[in-house]
Amino acid sequence: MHGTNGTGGRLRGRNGLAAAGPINFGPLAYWVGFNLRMAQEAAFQAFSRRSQEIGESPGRFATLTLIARNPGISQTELSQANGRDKSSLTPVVEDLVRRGLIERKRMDSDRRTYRLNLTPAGKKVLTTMTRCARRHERNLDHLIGARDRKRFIQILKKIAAGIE
Amino acid sequence: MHGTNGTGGRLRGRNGLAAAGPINFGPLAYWVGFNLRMAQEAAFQAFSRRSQEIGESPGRFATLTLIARNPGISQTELSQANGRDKSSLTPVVEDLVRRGLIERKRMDSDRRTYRLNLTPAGKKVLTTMTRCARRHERNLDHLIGARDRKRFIQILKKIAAGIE
DNA sequence: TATTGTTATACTCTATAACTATA
DNA sequence: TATAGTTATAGAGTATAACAATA
Repeated sequence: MHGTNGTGGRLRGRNGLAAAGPINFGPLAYWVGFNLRMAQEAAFQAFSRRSQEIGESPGRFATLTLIARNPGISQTELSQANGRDKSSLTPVVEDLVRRGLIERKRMDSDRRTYRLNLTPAGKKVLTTMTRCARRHERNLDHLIGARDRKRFIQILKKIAAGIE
Repeated sequence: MHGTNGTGGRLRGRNGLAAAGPINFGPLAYWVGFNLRMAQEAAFQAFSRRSQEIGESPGRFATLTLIARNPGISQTELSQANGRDKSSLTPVVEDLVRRGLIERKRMDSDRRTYRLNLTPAGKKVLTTMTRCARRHERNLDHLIGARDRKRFIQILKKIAAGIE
């Protein structure tokens, strides 16, 4: 982990050069915000690498899962569930349609709206990605420990829902 | 928080339209990776807003703190401490020098290397940002609870250090 | 008038590779 | 040859605003 060396002020050689020793992270070392960011970046990159091995990305995984679990969801609903603007979703949906993983159908009752659904190919890709995600989760679970897992997720949910 | 509705499969009206009900997040709802991302994004955005009020950004805060705690640090060391490529640091350093918050001095012993230090103006800005960050931290602490805080940070550090 | 989705556009952050100047 | 830092460039992911079609 990121070592800190106590009181601050960094080891220096006799001529004022910064020594090649451990970095002093100061208050960053024990602040939640910084550690949250470091953990998330590390976990995200690990999952990114796994996803790339099967030619996908973490974002695609979330999108496909949300469509699978909410068949017929509209693009506006989907972008809201993701916490992103609807315009950000357009190229993603375009890509998934082009690759035959989802299909778009206009609603009969409101012809402005599209309904999104997975194709059989999309379901297959999602199954593969889910397996990949489960391996990643097992890895995380191992680091967290069974005893603390539930509480840990509870706290994360509280932060996501309650900050500011 | 993100409600899930049990077994999956989304409520629908009688003609197959997706109902405007709650979104089903499926396994995302209880997976660490997803909740970590949601919590980090929420916390980061909250801190971003606070930082903007004083005309700074979260990234600048980390950079200034690292320079303050490691006087004379080189750009390569700094980028490594941040987990970023050194080329990403060039525009950041440029900006901080231009605004008079840090100073760069070439080393005498190795004239390829710059040593970075805060100026008095930089120290003042860092003090303001640190106050701002402390308020943000208090907010997070409140959500986490004093009893779980230490363990929570421990777990985050384990994830940052140990994943993959 | 309001809403769904698209387009045009731009911004932030990041990385890779090639470069320079030093070592 | 190797290293510190810069430059050129590109990519991912995101947002805002204006727009067309539909309500």
